[in-house]
Amino acid sequence: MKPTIKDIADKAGVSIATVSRVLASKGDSYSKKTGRKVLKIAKEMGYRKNNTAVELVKKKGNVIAVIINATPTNFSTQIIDGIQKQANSLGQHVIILYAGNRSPELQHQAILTALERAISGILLVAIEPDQEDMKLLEGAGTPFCFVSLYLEQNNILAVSSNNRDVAYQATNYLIGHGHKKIGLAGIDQYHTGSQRIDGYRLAMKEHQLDVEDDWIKLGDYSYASGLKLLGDFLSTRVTGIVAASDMVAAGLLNAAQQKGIQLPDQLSIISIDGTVICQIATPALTSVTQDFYTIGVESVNKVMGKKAPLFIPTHITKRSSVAEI
Amino acid sequence: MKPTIKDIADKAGVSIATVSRVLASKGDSYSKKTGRKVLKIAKEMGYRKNNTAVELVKKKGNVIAVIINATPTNFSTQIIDGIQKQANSLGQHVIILYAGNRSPELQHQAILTALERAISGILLVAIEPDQEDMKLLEGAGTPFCFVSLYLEQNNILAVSSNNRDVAYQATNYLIGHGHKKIGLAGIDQYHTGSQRIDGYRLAMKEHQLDVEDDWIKLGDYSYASGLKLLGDFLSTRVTGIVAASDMVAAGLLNAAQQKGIQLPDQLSIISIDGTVICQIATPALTSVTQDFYTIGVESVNKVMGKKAPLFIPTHITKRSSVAEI
DNA sequence: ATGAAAGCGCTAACAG
DNA sequence: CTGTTAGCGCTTTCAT
Repeated sequence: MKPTIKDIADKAGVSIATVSRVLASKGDSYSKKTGRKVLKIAKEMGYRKNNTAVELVKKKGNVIAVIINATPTNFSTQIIDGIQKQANSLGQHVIILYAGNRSPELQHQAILTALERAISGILLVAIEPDQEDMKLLEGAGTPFCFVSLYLEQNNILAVSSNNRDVAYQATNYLIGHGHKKIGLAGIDQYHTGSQRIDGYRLAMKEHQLDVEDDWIKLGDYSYASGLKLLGDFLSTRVTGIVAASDMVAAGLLNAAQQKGIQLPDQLSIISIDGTVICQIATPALTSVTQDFYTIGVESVNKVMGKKAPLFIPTHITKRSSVAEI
Repeated sequence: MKPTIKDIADKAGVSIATVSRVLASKGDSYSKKTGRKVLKIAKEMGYRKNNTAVELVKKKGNVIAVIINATPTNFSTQIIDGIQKQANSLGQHVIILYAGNRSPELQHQAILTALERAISGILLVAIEPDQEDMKLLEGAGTPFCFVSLYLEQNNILAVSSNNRDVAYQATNYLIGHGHKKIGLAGIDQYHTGSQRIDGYRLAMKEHQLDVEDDWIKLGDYSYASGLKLLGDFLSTRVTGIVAASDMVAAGLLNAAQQKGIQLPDQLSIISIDGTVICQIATPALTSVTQDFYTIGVESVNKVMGKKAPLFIPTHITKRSSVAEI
């Protein structure tokens, strides 16, 4: 079977405590000589530390659990990149738990799985928690932080773009290009969605522009959602649309082209996210670009108890999907 | 602190052994009455099983570790969906370890992390192992299976599309549409890449078509790769290209359009993967479509010791990026 | 049906 | 600098 520190200790003629110290590089609590010997033997025997045991005794692991759902969007890679990078530099490992496709059970299950082991923190990426989830999380005594989602509760950690501002910027950009009838497409009906509605309405209001009810269309951030929603906009005479994600924008755009609508001249689209999808689409999508990498980095800081901002700045990336009217 | 079985035992007036049995639903080794009482108290106290301890004593966990790298492609979601689904139905949890962007150290690190705990199996998704990795894996005694990658070694578990056949099909499709000068773009220089070259060459050979050296261009499956590679094809006079991934195809396609090349009339592209990217691109990309979900499902079966196929069938999805010549 | 006790592999006082 | 020892929370014989 796999060798343990006991095997190494026997072979090296020292106690398990010494082996433990060497393997943990505990400062100068052992002689260089013993150190070398133990290390050598450990290597020979193909020793592999059993972290399960370590965690059991330390009661705090060095792993951060990241829970993500299969959002039909594709920004998670960048967030995870940032998380991984920062976690590494803090000596933490990262494990990712997959919460399925916004399925409440799987989401619950993932949180449970995370809680059922010694973990230094939980990062919930774009997860909209239900009451059960919150109870679980708060009752566990493990720090947790929402990522790319802001619950608007001060006592709950979060790192995100400011969705209100994101939608405000996007809407203003369209207004700045002369648009007056502007739609908002593909947002969800929870926190992120309603924050974006707020920003959108605020921008419209500040320019004395009315908003008609059917200019706001809910969806799930997916390409399919965008594809479908375009049809629903046909009767509204909007000239510009703020899309809730790059995927929604791409769907909108392709559906429009299938209907023979000229882009961006007959319809302008500004997308939220700014991933590579914006370049793949034709015409390339102008976007409010989020800094997902930094969101990842700062969320690690925050969950590890360092200070970190709540909101990470965004910026507009001009491409070719918005026309002057 | 978090309650343990001891706390429950005390409160219930039974031994920890009994609590353990109840919590593990060990058949009829306890009375219904005690069962109910224990369960009730456990719930009241907000008891959460410490899986670390369970794994330590059982020496086998119920979690499958999935190692993925940030391939610039986007098929992993589907694979993971399949893995998760099947793992669940076998009573296994899934944790995902992120191996960075084909960085050898991170990849190594991820494998180590997986090995350093009690795990029932390791799934390596699109991971090209180096010698170190293989030594680690083989020395560990934990079952492992390569996913979406075939090392061509019989003793090593794998579930994948048949890359040779994939490229063969793609090339034949182009040939069937009258193309004679056909390129292969964006493949890697390892197993998957060389398997695809084989299939490509075979198809060309079977039709007495010569292959010039500069018709085969290496890359890394990314959009950027495709973008760049188009330039390299300009001098070759190929009329059709087999792209190594949807992302490469999208890059090729957009670069071509920027150069004013008419698609598909002046250049046909067939892509390998068949993800949603094929629909987002304009014109929509004809693809050899892989069944990633099934690949995920079967890889779980295989790593858990059930019998499962090595190759999962693919099929061609006709869209609009290939023209008859 | 239930309890006592022996660990799983490791760390962390506490002695020396 | 190093060894001894007492657990971490749980499962699992072995008795009863």
